[in-house]
Amino acid sequence: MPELPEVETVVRTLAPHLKGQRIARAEFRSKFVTPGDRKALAARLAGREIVSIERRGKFIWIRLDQGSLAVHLGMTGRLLFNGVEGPHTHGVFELNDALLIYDDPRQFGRIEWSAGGATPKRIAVLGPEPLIIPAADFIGQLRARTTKVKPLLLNQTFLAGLGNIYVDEALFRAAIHPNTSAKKISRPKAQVLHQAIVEILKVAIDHRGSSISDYVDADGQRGGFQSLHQAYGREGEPCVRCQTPIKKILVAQRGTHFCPRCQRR
DNA sequence: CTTAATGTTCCCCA
DNA sequence: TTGGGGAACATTAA
Repeated sequence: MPELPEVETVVRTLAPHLKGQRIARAEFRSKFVTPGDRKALAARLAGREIVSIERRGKFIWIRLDQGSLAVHLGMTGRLLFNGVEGPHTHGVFELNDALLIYDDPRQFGRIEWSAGGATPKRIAVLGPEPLIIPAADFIGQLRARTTKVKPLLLNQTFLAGLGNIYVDEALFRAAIHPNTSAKKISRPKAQVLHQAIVEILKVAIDHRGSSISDYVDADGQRGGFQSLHQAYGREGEPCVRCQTPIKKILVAQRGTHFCPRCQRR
């Protein structure tokens, strides 16, 4: 569910609720979501104050008065403020006067603790933020790589935050075939791609992300950007530019949507 | 019953 | 060393 715009929306909806809250008690129930000693993690969190919450790539970084939590929502993770516990609730945070629930049917998400003020390792290894990296840097780094452009944009150590939906959307808008070798993309084309990524992410954030199946923000509200998708999930439907049916192929084991006429290799 | 799903990581091979 | 392919993780829905 969660790529950069969705995670950003979760953080924005969660931040005002968590400000100044203290974790009275915590409980974790999944060995996948919370690897290691779950009881020890819960004990460590009891009594901690939430200092800040921010997004980095697809991670939610919650800083505490001692240590911090790195939360990744995986495919189906949800952080729900005053949510109701269900069969897929794997994390419970009892706050001063509220309940924060972590739900995740597939359990691909992770909640991990880091000591002190250190940046959690998983966050430290991330590539630049798409909305911050200067175009010139992006262009140079893109053209230095030999990989196909789609898997490269999905690589979080290259660029942090894009997932399957927004890569397909960005490549569609930049009219680049997903199998194009990154180094073969011309400078002007790379510039267009950078611009497309920035525009897509900004508009998607404005629309509170894409709700494909079950994504909701921390207040349980769905996003609206899915109705503005031009490639993702539009297999067989006419291209908005040339009416050619959108094609779906497999690239790097991911379903990939593109216009065979607008996006040529 | 089979397949695919917003993600990441790890192993194997070229 | 780099990159690609495939599998794995767990669950649900079509």
